[in-house]
Amino acid sequence: MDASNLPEDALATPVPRRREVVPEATVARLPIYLRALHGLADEGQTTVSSEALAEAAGVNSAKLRKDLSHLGSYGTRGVGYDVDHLIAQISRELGLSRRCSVVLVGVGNLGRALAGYGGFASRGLAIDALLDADRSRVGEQIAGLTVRHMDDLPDVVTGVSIGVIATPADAAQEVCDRLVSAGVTSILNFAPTVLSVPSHVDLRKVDLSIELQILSFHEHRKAARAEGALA
Amino acid sequence: MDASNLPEDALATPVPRRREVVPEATVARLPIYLRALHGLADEGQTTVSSEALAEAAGVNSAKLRKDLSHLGSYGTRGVGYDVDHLIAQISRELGLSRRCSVVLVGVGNLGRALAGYGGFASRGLAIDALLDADRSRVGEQIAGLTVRHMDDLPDVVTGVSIGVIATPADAAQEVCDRLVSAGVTSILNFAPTVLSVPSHVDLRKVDLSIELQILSFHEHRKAARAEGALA
DNA sequence: AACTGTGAAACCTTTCACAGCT
DNA sequence: AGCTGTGAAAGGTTTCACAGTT
Repeated sequence: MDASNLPEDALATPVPRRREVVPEATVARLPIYLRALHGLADEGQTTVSSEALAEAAGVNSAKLRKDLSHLGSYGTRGVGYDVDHLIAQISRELGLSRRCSVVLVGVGNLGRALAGYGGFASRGLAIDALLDADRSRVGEQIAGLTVRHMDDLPDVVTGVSIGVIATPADAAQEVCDRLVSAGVTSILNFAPTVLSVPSHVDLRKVDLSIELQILSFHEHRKAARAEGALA
Repeated sequence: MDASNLPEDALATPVPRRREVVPEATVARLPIYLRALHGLADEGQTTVSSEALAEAAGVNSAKLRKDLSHLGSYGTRGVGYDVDHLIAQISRELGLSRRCSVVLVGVGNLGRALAGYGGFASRGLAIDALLDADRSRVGEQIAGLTVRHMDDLPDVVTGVSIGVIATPADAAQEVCDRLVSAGVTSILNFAPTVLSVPSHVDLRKVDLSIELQILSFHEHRKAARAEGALA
């Protein structure tokens, strides 16, 4: 894809280069490990085995070890992982040490829920600004923040920022475009619609009705199997 | 795993057996195709090519065709897919024709947002009952439904049901256990915690803070890369 | 000519099983 | 003895490219 993809350089590499790449599937699990580790730390545990941590995170231990090996993380053979050290490593890898502001657009039911959602605040990331296109909502206080108008977007987005879209579907693409214009390069979309963004922008979506439909599929399949078993 | 896994039966199979299995990755995309198709149908389109539908769904066309081929879906070569027919096929596959009730537990901020979320109602699936453990909330009207007490759970869960957990993390496992006892076999968890369920129960989770942390990782990586480029 | 359906290749993820460290 | 880190195998997913159908 780019120059970083070159074969092993023949010249001497001064630093061991342990930025190995970290597969996406692993990245998606790091936050789960992090939460489990915080739980253990709160209980006063100082070390943990891959077996125990995997259990707490709901994955199998081989997967956990492989995941951690991608961060070049060092556990101690015969002992396990140092809880605090691992928390620090994963947090650094996730970029939770750098301050990273989060802007939420759309303070309807869902936006309100997200603003108040404890899980967000828990570690490192919290919502910093609330915006809405409806002027009658501007000035409202939600979860300790004052709702500002969409037009203030450029003032609000300073430095590295993540945008969260919690508007109705028909407003989502326009909001998305404005976020991108303002310099946001990571967007989390809750609106039930497909958004398009330039390739330098990371886009993730959470779609509540899709999750339900996937479960519906499994229910349906279970029902079909049960009927089959009767025959 | 079980008897359905036997090798090709030597006996004559009366029906062609086109229940091929449908990979998980495909199942997860069917709802997206379905939404895109409804959009096209609303615009009056009667047929659509894999290229156009893929575009609307935000995937590439080879993937779309492969996905649809798993349903044994027949498009017409040289023409494309019949929109209504495809809607019917995908809906059937997802089990959206069977009535399937959805029970939501926890009517805090998030539960309220989910209850009012338009996307749910859109096609086939809608929330049928709201439950909460807090008696002061019982009787409240939300999105046309009356909040009932958690103890009414057995009355509410009739036939095939999907449970949605929108409680605080520390209540989630108990609620989950009660749903399972009541006979629920598919659960969607919004609480930021790892739940354990018996193997016959399907469990999916949506974790808002995890999504943000994944984006944080990508921001972090982009920043690191930009710095590297300066050197 | 246009477009689907699908083997085969490429890629990514998970799991296994054990060498190697403490 | 106990537990991590990791090659190698197995399994799943995406992409390619084209034969086959209308």
